[in-house]
Amino acid sequence: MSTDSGTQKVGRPRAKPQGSSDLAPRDQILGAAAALFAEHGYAGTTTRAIAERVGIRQASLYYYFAGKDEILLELLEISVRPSLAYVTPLLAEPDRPAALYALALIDVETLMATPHNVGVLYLSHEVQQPRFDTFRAHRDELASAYKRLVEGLVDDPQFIGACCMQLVEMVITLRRDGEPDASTAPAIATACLRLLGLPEDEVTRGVSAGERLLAALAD
Amino acid sequence: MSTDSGTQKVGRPRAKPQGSSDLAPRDQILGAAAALFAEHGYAGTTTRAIAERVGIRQASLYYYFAGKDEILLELLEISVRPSLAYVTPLLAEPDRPAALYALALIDVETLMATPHNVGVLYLSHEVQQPRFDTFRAHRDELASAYKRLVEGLVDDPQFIGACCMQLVEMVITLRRDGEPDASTAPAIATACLRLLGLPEDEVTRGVSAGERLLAALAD
DNA sequence: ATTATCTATAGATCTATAGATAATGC
DNA sequence: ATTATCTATAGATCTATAGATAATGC
Repeated sequence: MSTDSGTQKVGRPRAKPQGSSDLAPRDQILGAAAALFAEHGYAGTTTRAIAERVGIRQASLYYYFAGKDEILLELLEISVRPSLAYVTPLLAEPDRPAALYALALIDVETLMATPHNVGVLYLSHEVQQPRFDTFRAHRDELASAYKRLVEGLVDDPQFIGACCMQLVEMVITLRRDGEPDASTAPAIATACLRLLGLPEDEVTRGVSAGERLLAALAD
Repeated sequence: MSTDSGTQKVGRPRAKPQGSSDLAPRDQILGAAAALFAEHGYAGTTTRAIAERVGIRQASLYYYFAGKDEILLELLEISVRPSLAYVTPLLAEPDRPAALYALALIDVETLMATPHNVGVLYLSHEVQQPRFDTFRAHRDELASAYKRLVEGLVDDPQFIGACCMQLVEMVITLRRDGEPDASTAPAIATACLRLLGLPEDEVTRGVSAGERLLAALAD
């Protein structure tokens, strides 16, 4: 039982030895890339910078990834909103405001939990390239869910749905500037409900119903 | 009176002759850069690409700009929210909801009028660099205006103010995907009012008061 | 023998500078 | 003479490949 994650490794040793980190090298790379992409953007991050942060040579990246864009692709896949798993059950929920609150809350929490605020990549220009449309398709699916949830409740569901997503994604900026806390997710989800223009007691009701719905879904 | 913007120019002629465009070369460069930065991001745009779009050689850019970042800097300066001009009068307005509506509307319309949707640059990573903090200071000023306008009306003015800005900036994404029209600005400004959690008739009142306020300010 | 790294480097950029050149202006 | 462009290129990257090497596994 070697508790010190020591020199029990196959393969040539690294020039600079491992700095603890139990993670598999592949995940170390993903983590380093996520952090750097988040800070400098994709185009602004070099493979050399990624390697340096991991503590390996630039060329060694290619043992794990075919190229720089494969790294971004994988990060996007990982982060593609686990929220989507909740979309189907929530669309079936008859209490629309409650479902909207629940979806927004889950979505914000997903973005908050994402390692290294990978959500910033959603804003990045490269993601617009056709190369990444698998990822963008997922995002569109989420957009459509918001739209469906507000249908019948507002004049322009497409637009209000987009407003909700926009509010949810505010957490990305908040994280970059280091502010969000436990109250952020409920606050944003409540703001989404307010966009429906319901009377305030309906908003309050939606919030509690949404919280109950979430508790129920957690099983 | 030479109406054809013809060969009355000093200096060596371009290799590829001018494609109409009355603009000064400097502005042609700014326009090309804006379009490309908006599409591929700053780091993703090469000086060669900018020059090509203008129809000059890459090196000729340096007759007008000291470097690539000078171009971005100037674009940011140009686009720094003419909205700020309206901040002071609107902060003096006692009818807060009306002022909030007015500020949001002006801000959206400014972003809509911006050439080549330069607003996308606000999202770009490079702008986070200290190099551009003059620009970011302006943005913070605007954020603080939103905050002051909702003070007293909501529990967490900082947060709700940020929500308003986030909704306003939705127009940037809308433009990228090509959707906004004349109804977009009022719709977003109204959504901001809804975030205050006022009863619906107060929202309606705020909207009309805001419209009147705007008309008055236009003098 | 297999694995995970390394070193070295080719080839393709990309930014910015130096200096030439083709117009007009005087 | 002045101006606005050009051509040519240095120097600094940056990505990706080829092939060597230092571990463990059998």
